[in-house]
Amino acid sequence: MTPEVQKIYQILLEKIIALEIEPGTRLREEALSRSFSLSRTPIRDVLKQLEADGLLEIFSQRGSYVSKIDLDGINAIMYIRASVEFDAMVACSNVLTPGDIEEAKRILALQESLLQEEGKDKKEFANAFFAADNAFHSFLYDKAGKGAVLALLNRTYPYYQRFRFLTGYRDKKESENLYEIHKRMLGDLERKDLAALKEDVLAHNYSGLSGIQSVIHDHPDWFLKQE
Amino acid sequence: MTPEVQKIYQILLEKIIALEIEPGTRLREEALSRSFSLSRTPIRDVLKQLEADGLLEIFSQRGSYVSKIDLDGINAIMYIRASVEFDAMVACSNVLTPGDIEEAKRILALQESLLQEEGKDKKEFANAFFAADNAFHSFLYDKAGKGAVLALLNRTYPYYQRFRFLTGYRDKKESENLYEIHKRMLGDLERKDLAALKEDVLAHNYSGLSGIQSVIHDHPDWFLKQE
DNA sequence: AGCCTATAACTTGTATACAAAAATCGTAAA
DNA sequence: TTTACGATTTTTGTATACAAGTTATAGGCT
Repeated sequence: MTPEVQKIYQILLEKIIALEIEPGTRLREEALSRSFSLSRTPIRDVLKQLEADGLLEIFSQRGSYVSKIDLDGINAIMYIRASVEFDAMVACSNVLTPGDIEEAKRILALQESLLQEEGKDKKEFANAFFAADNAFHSFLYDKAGKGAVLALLNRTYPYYQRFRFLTGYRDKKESENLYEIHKRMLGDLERKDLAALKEDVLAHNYSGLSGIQSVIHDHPDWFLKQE
Repeated sequence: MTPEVQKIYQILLEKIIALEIEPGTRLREEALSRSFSLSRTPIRDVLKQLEADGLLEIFSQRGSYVSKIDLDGINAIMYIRASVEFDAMVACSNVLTPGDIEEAKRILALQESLLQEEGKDKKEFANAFFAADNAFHSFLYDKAGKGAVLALLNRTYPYYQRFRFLTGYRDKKESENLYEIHKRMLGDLERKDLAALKEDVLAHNYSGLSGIQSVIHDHPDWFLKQE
């Protein structure tokens, strides 16, 4: 993919993840071609990529639709992420220096300041907290020597990112909850309390499910019906 | 992708995974078009898909090459799979009935009979043992209610499958080793010996690394040079 | 009104010509 | 011999016309 086309892919990807383009929305090759002033061929490449990401479903001769959220799949990803994160955090607890702990606390302080800031609109806040959240986890994975593992997890599951936007970042209360869990995790790491760490890692990775019912209520058509 | 094109994708995918098409091999759109009697457009879709799988690298106006094996990436995948498998097997040990254990032993017996059969050529044996290996793990994940998790892991990392072919199935001795680990794992599950289970899960997921040095020696050009 | 059918419109799949960039090759000069 | 340069070839990217299948629509029939 040429850089210009890559950029179009990024634009669509981010809009789908941030739910600006809602699940179920139809994407038309020709309409996109006109709006980006390109022929259908490179646009098709972009749509194929989104399909590979699990964010788009292309039906032959019928149309392409932004995929709905599959809660079974989300559960499977959460299970994977929680398993890996616990192992990585155990490894992390064995190598963290007091200086590292201080640095992690500074990253957390940034999250707190974001929560206390007023006036930011929802989207701006979501993106900022998303970045701060990633920074915290990246730091800990890197310290454990498992930065490549987190990168692989993040790169591999683009539609999990959409789920995180769905519950964690759109609602400030959920973000506060994430922040509290982060604080607890850091305390667990400091005390090397593996039992508490396990509990908090699970709470962290499954936290998105707590507020999901209200989202399902507000937007039932965003979700895949389970058989 | 239309079923016919999907089939072409499967053919190439399997050949790459089975290392019949070696890492570094150049794939030419026009040559493939001619050999499959199709135009370049659908062939390009197939190559794009292989690129998304991490099995092909497409360089603009330069050419497409089957990707070399990235041992760092393989390590990250192994870490993920080992973490998840341990959790899943712990969950499994809590629900396995004596009847389930018997069934698992029957699946293992199939693996043993494959090992004792003579006369099969390497490729045939590799495919058969690969299937038997999958059957064993699928059975246990399913019993733990985590079949979707294993499916996601397998679907998400196609180039890990190639690595398994590289070390686990091409060499009969490695397959014997896998079989021994499977037996131990099943014993651990039966006795609910979590410490031994952890050890054997790790041994299972990292077993591919044991014979890798000789493969690197024989085919140094198959591997990505680490910086 | 309700239903069936045929036609038209729409949407993605495929073929193909051309564009753009990179690699290759040959030639000539140092 | 080596090197530099330019034309040719090679290869993927893009535009576009057409094919094939699906859906929507309109009209007529019961």
